[in-house]
Amino acid sequence: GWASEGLRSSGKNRRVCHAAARLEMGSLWEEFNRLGTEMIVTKAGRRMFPTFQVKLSGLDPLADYVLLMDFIPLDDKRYRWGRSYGDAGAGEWGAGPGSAQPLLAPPRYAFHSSSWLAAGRADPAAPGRVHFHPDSPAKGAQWMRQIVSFDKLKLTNNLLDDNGHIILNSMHRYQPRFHVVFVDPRRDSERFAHQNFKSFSFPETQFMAVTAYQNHRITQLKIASNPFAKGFRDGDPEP
Amino acid sequence: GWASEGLRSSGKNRRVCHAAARLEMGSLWEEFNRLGTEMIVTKAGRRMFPTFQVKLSGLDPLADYVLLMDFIPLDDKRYRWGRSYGDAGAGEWGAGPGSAQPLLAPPRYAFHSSSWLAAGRADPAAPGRVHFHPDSPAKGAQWMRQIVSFDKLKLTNNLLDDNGHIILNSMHRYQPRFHVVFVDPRRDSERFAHQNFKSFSFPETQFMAVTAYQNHRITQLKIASNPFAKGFRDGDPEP
DNA sequence: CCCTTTTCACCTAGGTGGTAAGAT
DNA sequence: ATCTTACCACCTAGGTGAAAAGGG
Repeated sequence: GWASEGLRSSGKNRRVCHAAARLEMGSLWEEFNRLGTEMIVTKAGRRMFPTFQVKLSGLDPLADYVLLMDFIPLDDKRYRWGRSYGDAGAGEWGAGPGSAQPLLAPPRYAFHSSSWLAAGRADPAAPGRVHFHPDSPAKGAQWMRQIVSFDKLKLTNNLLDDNGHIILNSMHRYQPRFHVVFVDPRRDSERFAHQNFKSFSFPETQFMAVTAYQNHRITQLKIASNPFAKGFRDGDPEP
Repeated sequence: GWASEGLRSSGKNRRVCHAAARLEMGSLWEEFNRLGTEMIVTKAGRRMFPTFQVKLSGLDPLADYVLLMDFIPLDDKRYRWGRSYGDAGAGEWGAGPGSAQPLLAPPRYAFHSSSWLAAGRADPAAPGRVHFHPDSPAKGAQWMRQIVSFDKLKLTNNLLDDNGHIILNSMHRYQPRFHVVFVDPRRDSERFAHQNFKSFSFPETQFMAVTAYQNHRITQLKIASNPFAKGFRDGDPEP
């Protein structure tokens, strides 16, 4: 998967304008996305699985960069998991108007007859935080040397969190974003800030924040693919 | 414990000349040192215990620094652990002339009648490596914010090690050294390199490199004080 | 004989979803 | 009813010295 980079291509600093990011574990992300990815949020903070990892290219090997992530609401709805009341329609995945955004459309999958249903307007947005990759800042050469992994990033639903974790509303949908920021050594570099970064969004990484898994197929795929959940695997081992 | 800083006090850059380092866990280091500290070296690399940790002060909060460690031979001897052959003298701890260096003198302790005995000239010196603290480079403010811990540093006796570990000769004595290096942003800053660092040696951290512990009292103190060795503790717990 | 290597049980430290109880 | 929390057994990952085996 290659990320959409937004519409503006004008006026970027040459240290970031050629930057490119390839999502790692793309097929796993797509497998989750087809079912409707769910990510657990807890008071103490929970890692994402799959982990957000990218392979970078096109950076200036000798320049300094900061790498970071943030999470933007995909819509202004809150959701619930369950059976729709009447017949088809009325807000469930892919039914209403406005669902004609191919890459952002919710998954069509439903477990037995349960599915994600819109359930009113979004709650007030949580404090918008960012997560800096802990190796930041580092040279372009260092970032491009190997896969960059955001495995220290944790998601929480605690609005008062003071561990620096990403705060999300449960039962709301989010799109992870990844940003490459050139550390401009010039004085008053703030005035060029808008030119010095490049952002990437991978649609297959969007997810629903939950406090407990709703879709059993998501649970089973997490158990099957996350090494830390091996204790819940049933039968035949497949490497 | 405060470190000796070498004899030269002239011509240091103002970004390092006020730097100070206090050794953490000083009483534990001294307890080991009284018995004659031993550190295990293995082919794969072994951590030090106690871990080398310092609290820094006197740095420029806004300047960049690199922190690193190296290990210098304390003498040109190789040692063995055992009973001396004849009567007192002939090379054991504190017996010969030249042992009049108060801070570098070997410990007087002997287990039953065993002790460390000089056993000839040192083996050829191992490749002199340094260990950069993995957070390097970082601002002075960041380094001074909390204790700086070198818990990722590993010691090996494998001369061909390619994991970047510190290579030492077993049965030889070493003095850990700690260096604060100001990252000079000036062009051709190499020419000022000798002014841009400050070094610290804590005599209580000197040790004998071994492949297996020789002094049983060292073994018992390691077991009593290293959390990872809790499985070997016998009786009463003392916090 | 002295030193080194390998393997092992036993820890620390922390990431999983299940489960039952709690909250609204 | 629906969502959240706290606790738990069960993992991964890796740091301990003991003991036995290996090597010069």
